[in-house]
Amino acid sequence: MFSKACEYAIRAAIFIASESENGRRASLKDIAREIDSPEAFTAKTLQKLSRSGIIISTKGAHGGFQVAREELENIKISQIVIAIDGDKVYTRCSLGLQACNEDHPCPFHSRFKPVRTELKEIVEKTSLRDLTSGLVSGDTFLKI
Amino acid sequence: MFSKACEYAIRAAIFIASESENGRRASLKDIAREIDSPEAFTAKTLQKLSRSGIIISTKGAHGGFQVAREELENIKISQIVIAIDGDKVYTRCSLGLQACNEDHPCPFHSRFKPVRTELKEIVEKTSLRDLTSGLVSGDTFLKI
DNA sequence: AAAATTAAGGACATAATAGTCTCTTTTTTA
DNA sequence: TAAAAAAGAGACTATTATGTCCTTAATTTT
Repeated sequence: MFSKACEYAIRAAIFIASESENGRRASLKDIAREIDSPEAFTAKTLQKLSRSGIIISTKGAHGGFQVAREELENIKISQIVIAIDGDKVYTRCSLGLQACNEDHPCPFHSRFKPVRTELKEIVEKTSLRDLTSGLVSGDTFLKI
Repeated sequence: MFSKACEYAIRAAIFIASESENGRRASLKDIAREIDSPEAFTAKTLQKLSRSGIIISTKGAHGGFQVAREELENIKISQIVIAIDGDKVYTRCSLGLQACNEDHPCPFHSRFKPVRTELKEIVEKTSLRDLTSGLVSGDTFLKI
């Protein structure tokens, strides 16, 4: 569904957001530990999130990553997905046809469409706040 | 979503089914041409479908592939997906956690679940007949 | 029986994804 | 100002997915 990089990006963003809520920056090392991901690889995807303006990075001692804006409800998961994987999750034909669309549909098109639409809506509707709250309350987890 | 191999497998199965309906076997060459897929690679996935008992292969002149049973409505797309990709499409955690479940959910678990469930239901409900009929009537396409 | 046709199987090749390593840059702290 | 702490960047490696090639086996046709 999502690439590994995207999975790490979402998990990292949730952790960064929870730290930002407490006025703390999250260092790469902390992030990799808390989401149980390979450090160097995670660094790459965080750079992409940073270039996309979703998070802000600060170098030097006590540097690290923080969310780019205070309002976590305005950062949608879709922004992360688009930044890392692009829009292919929503747009790609389920049977791999190049030019599958309403006028030239693959046999599975009409049946698959609702699934894709639902995924798109949920990802666009869900904010970073929605996902951090469960983490903070201890109801959800970022690793294992 | 599905692997390339699985996409080819579903498209191939639809073509094979449409040929079987007319009492014809589909040769690998015909299949690869009609679904616009790499011949040798497609051969591999057809072998898997054959070993899974979804299609039957016959060697020699006028050999080829045909569906294993007459009742196309009893062959579900889920069988093809399971045969090629396994059940990970339905079961894998959207954020990549090993042990994500109701008791130990990732932050996205509850939101993602309906998407996964809908996909599973649709794939389990849709039969090879459902998908061949549109092809035969010229309303849907297997390539480009 | 020989030749032709077709799938099966295994070894190999290529591409995409995932992941690592090392050096550089920026910032803070001593 | 020097050292330490952190991210940035690029080259490199590893793994997996995708795809090809060649030989073999089975079947049919001549």
